[in-house]
Amino acid sequence: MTEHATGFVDVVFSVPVEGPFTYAVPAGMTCPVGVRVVAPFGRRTLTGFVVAVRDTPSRSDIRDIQRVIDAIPLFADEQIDLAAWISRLYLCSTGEALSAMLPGGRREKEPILAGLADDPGSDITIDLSDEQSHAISQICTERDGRFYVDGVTGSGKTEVFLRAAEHTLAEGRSVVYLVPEIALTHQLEALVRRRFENQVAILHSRLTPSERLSQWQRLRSGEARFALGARSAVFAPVRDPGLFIVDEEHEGSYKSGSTPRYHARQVAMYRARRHGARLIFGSATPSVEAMQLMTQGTPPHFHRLRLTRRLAGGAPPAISIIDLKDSKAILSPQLRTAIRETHSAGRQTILFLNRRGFSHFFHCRSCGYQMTCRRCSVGMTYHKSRNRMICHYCGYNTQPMHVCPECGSLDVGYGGFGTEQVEDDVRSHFPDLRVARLDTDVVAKKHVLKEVLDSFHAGDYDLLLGTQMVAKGLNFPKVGLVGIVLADVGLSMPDFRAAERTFSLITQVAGRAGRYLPDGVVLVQTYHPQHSAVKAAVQGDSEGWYRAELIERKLLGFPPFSRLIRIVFRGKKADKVRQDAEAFAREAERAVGSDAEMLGPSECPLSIINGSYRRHILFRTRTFDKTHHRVGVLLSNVPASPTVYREVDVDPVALL
DNA sequence: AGCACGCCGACT
DNA sequence: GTCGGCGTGCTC
Repeated sequence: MTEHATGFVDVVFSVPVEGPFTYAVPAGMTCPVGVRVVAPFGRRTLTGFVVAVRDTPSRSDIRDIQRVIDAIPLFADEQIDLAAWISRLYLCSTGEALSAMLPGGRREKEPILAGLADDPGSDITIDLSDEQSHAISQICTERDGRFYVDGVTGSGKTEVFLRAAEHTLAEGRSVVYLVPEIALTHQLEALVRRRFENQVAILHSRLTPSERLSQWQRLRSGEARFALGARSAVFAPVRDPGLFIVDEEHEGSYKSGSTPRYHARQVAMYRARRHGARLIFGSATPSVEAMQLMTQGTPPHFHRLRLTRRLAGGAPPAISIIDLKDSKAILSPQLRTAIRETHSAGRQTILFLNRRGFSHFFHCRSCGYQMTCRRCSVGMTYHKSRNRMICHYCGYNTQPMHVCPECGSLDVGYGGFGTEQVEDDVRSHFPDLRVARLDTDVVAKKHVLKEVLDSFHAGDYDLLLGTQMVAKGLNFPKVGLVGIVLADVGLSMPDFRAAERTFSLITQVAGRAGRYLPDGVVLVQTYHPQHSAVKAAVQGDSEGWYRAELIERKLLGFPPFSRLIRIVFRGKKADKVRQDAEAFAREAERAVGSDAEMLGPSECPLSIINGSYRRHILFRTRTFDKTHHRVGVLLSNVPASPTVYREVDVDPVALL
């Protein structure tokens, strides 16, 4: 260290080792808590974050800070405390947590359009409905309550949020408003800007690093007191937070897909509690966990505020189920007839294909039956190379069926379809229709999504076909028919939330489709017309479905009646990955004991990504704190091979 | 996560 | 004899 150090600082880095590391501050350098610095770290030079200032060094072999990056600190004490909490809960280093908080500080891989975008509605000043007024007054009378605005599409949730925000700003406190990435539309942004003008800071994924930084600093300085953004905006450094809003609470995109795998919903709950701020969740299809929080008596309890009526009036669209059991074709005769009639009436059709990851599955072609693991009750996945059915939770595997146990049919096998096949089918049946297809392959080219949607809106196409991203067209005025091509696709996923996602998807699609079209028609094709998720969604029986699903979850011991911790092992060398996973499991078996159930190690459902082999271990526990602590200890004590990466996922939402 | 050190196999 | 595999350990 230099002879004339003026003091010492504790620094953390975005590496998976917990610090902090103490450095000397050379004379003439100002290095307060919260700034970024460049410092020598091992044989490397890294950017780190100053988390504390001290008078005396912790040891003798101290090195110098090379450079201070920020003139004004980026992080206040609150963010540093928050990072410490993140690192404890999500089992990462404080430096990794701080790095994730800084938007753009670390690039995150975003799943392209994983959900449905909501339309914030127009900005014409309309009188509030009784339900809206009631919700707003409930929210505003408590300074720190927790609320769930449970409302159908078009019932005016956004207006409730914005009134609550106005009230909070008037108290002199700040607002953080989270939406899923896809919901952060230009319309919502414009609406919020018109209402709150220069108090707003918007945290986009497409801002340049310097733009992000300037929005961040506007919030830190108190110049802006309303932060609007997606997942990482939950860390917005607002002054005196008084309200956190999590819109479309059920969306999986609130869970980060890379270290630290934080859940913005959980972070919002933590910050709201810590600051005595109000917390509002909103969705037309609350997550099962959230429903449990609303209906149970024990804290943290959420006050449920229901918006049952559509402001624009009009009945929900007519939804019908089409049983695919006896249909050999992807497009059933009923759906074909409906497409033809819709076209004759001068209307447009949207075909929605819920194809997420798995387009092929092993099932009975007569009745749609699929095998599920007897132990975990999740869909089993067919492995062609081994000709086995495998459970990706516990590794249990068995022979594929030859005879359907449900209906006795011999017509069982491996098959499925994707958007391309549906497109071919549509074109061959309707050569005269102008057809557009939208899926991730097509949309890889930028602007294609907007162009296709604009053309469809203008009437240049008769039929739009695609995955989730067609959702934005659902409430276009000329759309007269929405067909969900195969509602079951989600059900075949090896995931205990498969039914929940299916229920939510059908409900959301139907809700949006009917928004401007009381005479619209929604047709749901399925092999499982009797499945509770499909049936309840089509009948609009949310209450019944949540009740039944909660009973099911309790029976099987899945969240919210237990909590999960997942560890993924990945690497190019299959045998190393396997060895590491198994070695870890052996240690874990002993350490975790009877406090948790260990499932696996088994192959991940996506067993190879990018040439990396993937295996995982799943811990399921009712005594989270104990298990979580023990897993944390194991992670620091059981070494990983250098070629094997371990990813920890606390409270995972997807187990792919 | 990187990066270096250190110890065993087959090659100019 | 050396180049290079990867197991192990450390980073103020």
